[in-house]
Amino acid sequence: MPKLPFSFYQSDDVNDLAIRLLGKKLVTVVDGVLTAGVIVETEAYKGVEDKASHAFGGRLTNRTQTMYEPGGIAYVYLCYGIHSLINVVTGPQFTPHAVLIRGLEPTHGMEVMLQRRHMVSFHPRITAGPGALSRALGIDRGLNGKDLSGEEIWVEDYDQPYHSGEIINSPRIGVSYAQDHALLPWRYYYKGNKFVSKPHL
DNA sequence: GTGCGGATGAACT
DNA sequence: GTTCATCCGCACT
Repeated sequence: MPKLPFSFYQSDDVNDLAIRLLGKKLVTVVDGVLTAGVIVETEAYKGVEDKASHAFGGRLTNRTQTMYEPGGIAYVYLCYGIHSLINVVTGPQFTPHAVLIRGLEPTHGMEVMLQRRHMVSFHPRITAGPGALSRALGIDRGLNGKDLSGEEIWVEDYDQPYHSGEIINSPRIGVSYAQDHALLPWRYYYKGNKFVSKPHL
């Protein structure tokens, strides 16, 4: 399937893009090995006006500058000193919107994913959760700022019947610090999918 | 230069 | 349900 075009990412409506990224395939080629999965859970982070966003209030630092680039690149950062989290940067330049990828259903490279996750047998937690899926796909901060239609990492269409799944929205995970924005229902996932990180919320 | 805390996950009880 | 690993980013001095 074709990689998503630059134009896909340019919409100013980050919540719409968070929904439209569900059912797309995220692919990496790291150390010459291809791994991929279907996106089943996302969260929208709405730039300068979103108290949960790293770019809230126009904050521009070495870390956040990636989000101010034109949509269509990866924003990867380290969380809790341990986990790499990957976002899809969206919107035009200087509009720091991003979509956090929180859940992935594996389609390619299961053996390598198992090795990277130090698992001996399959369990859905292999790619459920933003830190987990990044580790499984070999994503770290070395991919920060990379073009999402490049050769190391990209997003492409996927024609399987995921689109028939019902999409649930709910409050975002782990953003209790965001005061009156903590309960905004900007998390999206496929109802009942096993690779959603916290299905009960 | 210093100090605080986080868009988490795994291993516990 | 609770604990905690682990370290950089960020605000402030």
